[in-house]
Amino acid sequence: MSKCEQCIVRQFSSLKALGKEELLKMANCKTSYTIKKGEPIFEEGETLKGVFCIKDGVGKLSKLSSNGKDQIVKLVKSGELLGQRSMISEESANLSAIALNDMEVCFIPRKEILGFFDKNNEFSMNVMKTICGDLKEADDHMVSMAQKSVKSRLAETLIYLEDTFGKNDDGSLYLQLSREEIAGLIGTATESCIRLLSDYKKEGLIELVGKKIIILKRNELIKLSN
Amino acid sequence: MSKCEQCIVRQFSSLKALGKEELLKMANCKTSYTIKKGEPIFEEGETLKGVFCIKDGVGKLSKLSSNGKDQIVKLVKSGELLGQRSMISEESANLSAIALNDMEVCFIPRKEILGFFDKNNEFSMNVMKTICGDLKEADDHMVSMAQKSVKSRLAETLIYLEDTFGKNDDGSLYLQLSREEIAGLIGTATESCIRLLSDYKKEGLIELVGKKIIILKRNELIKLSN
DNA sequence: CAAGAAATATGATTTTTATCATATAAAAGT
DNA sequence: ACTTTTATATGATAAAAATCATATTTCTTG
Repeated sequence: MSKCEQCIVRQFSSLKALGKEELLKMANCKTSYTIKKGEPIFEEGETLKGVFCIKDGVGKLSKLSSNGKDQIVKLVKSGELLGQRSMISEESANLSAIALNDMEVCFIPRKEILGFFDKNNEFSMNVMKTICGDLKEADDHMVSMAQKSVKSRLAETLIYLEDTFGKNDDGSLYLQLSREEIAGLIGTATESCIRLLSDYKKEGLIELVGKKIIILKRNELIKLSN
Repeated sequence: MSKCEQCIVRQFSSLKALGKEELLKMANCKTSYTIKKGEPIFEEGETLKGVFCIKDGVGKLSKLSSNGKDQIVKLVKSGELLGQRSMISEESANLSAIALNDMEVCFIPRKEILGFFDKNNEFSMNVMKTICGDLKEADDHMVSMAQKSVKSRLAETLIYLEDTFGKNDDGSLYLQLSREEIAGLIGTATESCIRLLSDYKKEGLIELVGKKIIILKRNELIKLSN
C-alpha cells in the first residue's frame, strides 16, 4: 500500500487540504486499481460507495442519450476526483466514467471523505470550489452546444485538447481520441466530425497523420471557435 | 425590516438549516429589493458582494453567446439562492439574472453567508447539494442540447414548464414566456420555435391562445421529448 | 382611438447537419 | 501473411434548422 502523503497528484486536487494524520488515515483505507483503456471505472446508474482519485491516465465522463449516442460531458485527468457529486447528492451516478488510456485510480470510501468534510473546512471548501468550477464549465459547454455550429465546436474542442492535455514532440495532440470520441465530445455525428476535420486539413489549419492531429494555425482555429 | 424567521420561502432553500439566532442576524443585514419584469438582478461579469434569495417571482439565468443570442441556462423561482457559485468560486458572475415577472429578492452579504459556512455544517451541506443538483441538471441539459432535435427539446421544455411552474385554472402554463424566451431556453431561432409550436398546435398536442400555451396531450409530448 | 412599435406567424430559400452508402486504410486476430 | 474486423474517409441524398422576407396580430403610447 503506497502512502497518500507522497502522492504527487494530491497537490492538484481538493485533497491538498488534508493534513498528515488525515493522509495516513486515508492511505489505510484506500484501494488502488489499474483500469485498462476502454474499461469503465463506474457506470451511469451505479451506486458509488466512495470517490475515485485519478493517479494517472485520462478518462471520459459520458452519458447515453435517448437517441442511443454517447455524449461526452467532461474529460478528466490526474489529480481529479470522480464521484463527488453522487456522494454529496446521495444519488447514483448520472454519468459513466470510462478510461481513455490505461489509468491508475485510488478508491476512497465515502465514510472517509464525509469525515473530512466534517472536520476539515478547507477541504470541503476545495470540493465546493471544484464543483462550482464544473458547474461553470457545464453551463459554458451547454451554451456552446446550443448556440455554436458544429464547425465552431470542433475548433473549440481542438484548442481545448491542446491546452488541457498538451502535445507530443511532433506537435500532435497528446490525447489521442478516436473520431467517434471527438464527435461525442462536440455532440455531432461521427461522419460530420470526420468531414469537418478533413475540411480543416484542406484549409491548412490542421494536419492529420493517421490518428494524430497537429494544430498548424492555432489563431485561426481560435477565431473559428467563436 | 421583515424577519427572515417568518419567511416561508426559507423552508425551500439551503437556508432552512439556519437556527433562530442565525436568522435574526441575517434579518439584520439583509436588504430587500423589488425587481420589475425585464430588469436585471445582476449581470454577467459583475462582481457579486453576496447572494440573492428569491422571495417571489421567476427569473432567468442567461448567458450571451458569441453569436449575439441569449441562451437561458436555468429558470429560478422562490426559495432559490442566486450567486452562490460566484461567491464560492470568488469569481464574477458567469450568468445574468433577469426578472421574468415582478420579483422580490433579499440580498444577503457575502460575509454573512461565509460565516454560516464556517459554523453551520448542515447549511454548507445544503448549499453543496443544491450546487450538485444544478450540476446534474446542467449536464442533462447539455446532453439534450447536443443530442436531441429542436422539436424534442421544445416538447421537453413545455413539460418542464408545466411541471415546474404549474398551470392556471384554464389549463394554460402559469409562466408566460415570449416565443423569443422559449427559443432561448431550447437553444434555437425564434422563428423555428414559433413554427414548431404551430406544428404542435396543428397536431392537436397544444392549444395557443395569444401568448398562452395549453398542453392538451401531455403523454404525446412526453413521448416526443425523447 | 389611432399610429407606431413589437411580437407572432408563415412562406421561401439557403445553410447546416444527419443519414445512408460505399470505399479505403489501419488494426487485430488466427 | 492473410483474413476479418474496425476505423477513417468521402460521396450522395435527405432532413433539420437558420435566415430572410413579409404578413398579421397584439401591445403601447401619445
